[in-house]
Amino acid sequence: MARTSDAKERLMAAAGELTWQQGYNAVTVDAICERAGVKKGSFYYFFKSKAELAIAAMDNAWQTRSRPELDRIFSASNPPLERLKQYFNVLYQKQLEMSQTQGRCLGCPFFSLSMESGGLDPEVWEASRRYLNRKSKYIEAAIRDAQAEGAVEIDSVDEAVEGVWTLLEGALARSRAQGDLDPLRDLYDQSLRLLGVKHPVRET
Amino acid sequence: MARTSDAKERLMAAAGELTWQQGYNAVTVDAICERAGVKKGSFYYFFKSKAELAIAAMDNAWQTRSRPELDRIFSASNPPLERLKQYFNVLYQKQLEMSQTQGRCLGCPFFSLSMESGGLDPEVWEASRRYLNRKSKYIEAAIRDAQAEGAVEIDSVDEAVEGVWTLLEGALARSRAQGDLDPLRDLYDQSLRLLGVKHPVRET
DNA sequence: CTTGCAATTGACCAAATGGTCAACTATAAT
DNA sequence: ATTATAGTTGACCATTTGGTCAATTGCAAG
Repeated sequence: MARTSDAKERLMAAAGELTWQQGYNAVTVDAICERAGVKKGSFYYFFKSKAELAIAAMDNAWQTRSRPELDRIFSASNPPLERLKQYFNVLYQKQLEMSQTQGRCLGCPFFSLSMESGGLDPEVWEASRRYLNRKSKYIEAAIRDAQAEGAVEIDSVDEAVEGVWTLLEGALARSRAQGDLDPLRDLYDQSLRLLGVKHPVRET
Repeated sequence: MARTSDAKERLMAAAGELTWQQGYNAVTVDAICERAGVKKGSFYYFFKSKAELAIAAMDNAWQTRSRPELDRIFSASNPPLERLKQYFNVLYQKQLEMSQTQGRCLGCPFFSLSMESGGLDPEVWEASRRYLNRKSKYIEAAIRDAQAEGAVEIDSVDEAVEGVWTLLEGALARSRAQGDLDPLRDLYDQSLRLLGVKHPVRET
């Protein structure tokens, strides 16, 4: 019944971008406000702290970006291994685009934040881990389905998930850490090895 | 020809520990000084900036800890795959000890710093990447030797190194990010899969 | 057209930040 | 013992930090 605005959304977007680029601790409230075109007073009208904003920004990114994309790619109507292949391709394309747009690729925002916030801010840490965990569920489902189809040869689903998940987040993290896309290149082939898929059918 | 002291060493040690625990941006010069038992004036007598100290601390850690340990474990007198196995075991033990001592495990200091400093401080970033690169050379040599012995079944050494290296740093990063040691547990078995070693000999 | 309230503003704050400096002190070598 | 100098000190600084607040503004519904 009064004034409305999208300042809150702009703040979450700005916080998401800046944190992704520079890390949580390197980003200041002032910088977020400036980027969002919002005065600091308004910031603290919408959020009670920088940490709360970071959490809200993660939730926002998950709801509006990550989740829909994952639901699309990991649709049960896709063959399980096809999901992985497609996902890795999308990842590569996105990070490639980011390299061109921003000059470097930034990896997985949840993972970076989780690494940084460990032992500093328990609430931010917990939140980042929650979204990582949700993300890993898609990998898990795909591998489980693949096994049900007999498409993979593994001793244990959990162990296989652990391996592919490490490979995936590791490759994203490395691509950020060393500033190039190489680690993302062979993700699918490496995963197939972990999953015990005989001689990844090389098209001739 | 005058007073000597180990203040410089104490500063590097303090910076190393604090940065490993809390991250580069979260650590303040004051905190480093307090931990080292050194006044800020002395800090800037030995180092011209926080960044320079961070770099010196990395070099110090590499020379005095990482390098000797890697040289020992990756000795050419060890069979190549044995080197990997031993290294992964040592990693696990160290991170386990850290969990007990510090309440959580901290992963690889060079990798964490590399992720955080990307795009912020070019010199710190470059330094952290240099030490990561040196570390990866040990993995590369082991895999190359393994292939020369016919102990692995891989298409390309480079590709295999990429995979194992991603798995290794990924597992360390994840163990920090999520705060438990699970990712480090199956590192060797997963690596053997990537290296195409048939059915890791399960002792009965 | 009023009025109630969501949203905005900018001035303000205490604390913390990275960094400086001139003066001082202890000691190793002569 | 003197001296040259490596090392130490603590006061000081400008800036930035996260955060507060009372006053104000604009809009949507009655």
